[in-house]
This record gives sequence, structure tokens and C-alpha cells, in this order.
Amino acid sequence: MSRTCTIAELAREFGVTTRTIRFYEDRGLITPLREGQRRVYRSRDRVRLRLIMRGKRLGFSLEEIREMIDIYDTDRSEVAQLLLVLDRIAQRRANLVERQHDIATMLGELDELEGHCASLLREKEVGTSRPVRASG
Amino acid sequence: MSRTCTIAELAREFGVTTRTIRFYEDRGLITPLREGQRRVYRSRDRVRLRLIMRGKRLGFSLEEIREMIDIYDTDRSEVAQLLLVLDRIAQRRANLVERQHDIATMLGELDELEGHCASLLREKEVGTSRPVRASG
DNA sequence: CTTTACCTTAACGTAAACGTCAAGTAGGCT
DNA sequence: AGCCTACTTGACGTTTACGTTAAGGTAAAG
Repeated sequence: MSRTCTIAELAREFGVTTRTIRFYEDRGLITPLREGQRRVYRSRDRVRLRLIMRGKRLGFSLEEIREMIDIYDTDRSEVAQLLLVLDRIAQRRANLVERQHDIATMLGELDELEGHCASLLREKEVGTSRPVRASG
Repeated sequence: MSRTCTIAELAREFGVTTRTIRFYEDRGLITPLREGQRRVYRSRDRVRLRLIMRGKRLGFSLEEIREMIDIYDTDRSEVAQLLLVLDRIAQRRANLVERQHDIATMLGELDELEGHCASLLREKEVGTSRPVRASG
């Protein structure tokens, strides 16, 4: 495991531009170390970026993603903070479960449509003595 | 069930602005009837809007949502079109299944974190004479 | 007829999430 | 020393998905 890397390496690794990574930093999603001027990324940052990309695939805004990251970042030394984290986890979970239902609904509708199409297709195949040739 | 309705009624029903609905029409996502100048929406349009809202919740762009709607709209009288629809269905399904996995991963991570927090909390509660909060 | 309420198109404004220069710096090669 | 490459910080441009006036049409109510 490469301990640290440059911004260009990280960008290649995740298939994004360096501009994107700097933008995420600007929005407080990543906080790399510095070696003089240059940014130095560690596995910690790679984990973050993975979280970010996953969040993006699911359509979360960067702000929402920042909130998720905050959950992992919150200080867990005090009871109040722990309770806060548990509360946020519950909210996130509820949100994700909603999405799961939306996806399940969509998949169900696709199944239905597919079944319809398949049966239409069978009808057409039965009607033709030879393979696909349709016309008046 | 009200067969038709105005743009304002539809907007209230779905909790969006009329501007939003007109914008969706502009992008080819909805095509209401007209009574003179005015738009008239039927259950067909309501179904569309439900599809749109669901797509938005899942983070799909309006363009992607338009493509989904196209799947349902494609002419199914010809075999070639049916095969096209089946192909698109497969692609959509693959996409949705990917999202399901992303969500499952996130939920798993939340479970893990929750477990960690819960055990930290138990440690702290053991140390206190008066319990902070008990459950389960 | 005027007000009120709802509708229309058209056009400009805006926040998010970057893309795309521009101009400068720092280290390595020859 | 000169050049190349990779990095840096701006700062303006772009697309998406609407918000927000502007400017007006229509139909019932007062």
C-alpha cells in the first residue's frame, strides 16, 4: 500500500481531475497534508475520496457528503457526541432505506415492462413462419 | 380520481412549483394537452411526474430520466423496437443494481460505526453511577 | 368596468460542480 | 543557465435545474 501520493496520482487513481480534488478540499471534504506548497494525500484521504465517489454515484450533493463524512469525523470521546453520531446514523440510514425502496420500485416496474415486452415478442414470433420479417 | 387538472393543482399535488413543471415539459419529460393556451394534465402526466420525482430522489439527471421515460414510451409494435426496449431495460437494471450495492455498502459501514459507538457508550455508562440513558 | 386569481411566454438570475485558462513556483535533466 | 514537468493559486466560463421578475391574456366576482 502506497502510504502517500501526489494530487495527480490520486486523480488518476480515481479517474477525476486534479481540479475536482482541489474543489473537494475547498469544500472541506478532504484535508491533505502539505509538504511546503504541495499537497500530500494519505490512505485516509483515499478513503474519503472513495466515500465521496460513492455518494456522488448515489446522487448526494457535496454538502450531504460532507455531512456524512462529519459523522465519521465527530469526536467520540464524549457521551453527548456519541449520541449525536448515533442520531445522525439513524437519519442517514432512513434516507438510504428510502432510496432502496425507490430502487426496488423502479426495478419492479422494469420487470413488469420486461414481461410485457417478452410476451409481445412471443406473440410476434408465433405469427411468423420465418424469423423476423415484419411488414404490411 | 380527478381525470384532468391544471398546472397549479399538479404542482401542489407534488410539492413543486409550476415553473418546475413547465421546465420538465420544456425538456420533453411531460407533454400535457392544451385547452386553448392552458395546459391540461391527465393521470398519464401524473404517472410521469411520479417517475421524475423518484428519479430525482435517486440522483438521476433530467436527461437520464428522459431516457427512462423513453423506454416506456417507445413504440412496441415492431420486433426491433421491442428488442431495443429490452436492451434498455437491461442497462437500467444494471445501473440500479449498482446503486443498490453502493447503498448496501453504506448501510454496512453505518452498522459498523453504530456498533462501535454503541460499545463506546456502554463503556462510558459502566463508569457512571447514574445511567445517562438506557435502552434495549 | 375593475379587481382578483390563475394562467401564458420570455428572459434574466443563481447555486452546484466542476472545466478551463492564466500566471507563477519548485525540482530535475542536460 | 535553460527547459520541462508537475505543482500552486486565482479567476472566469459552463451546464444543470430551476427561481424570479417582467409583461401580458382570460374568466369569474364584485
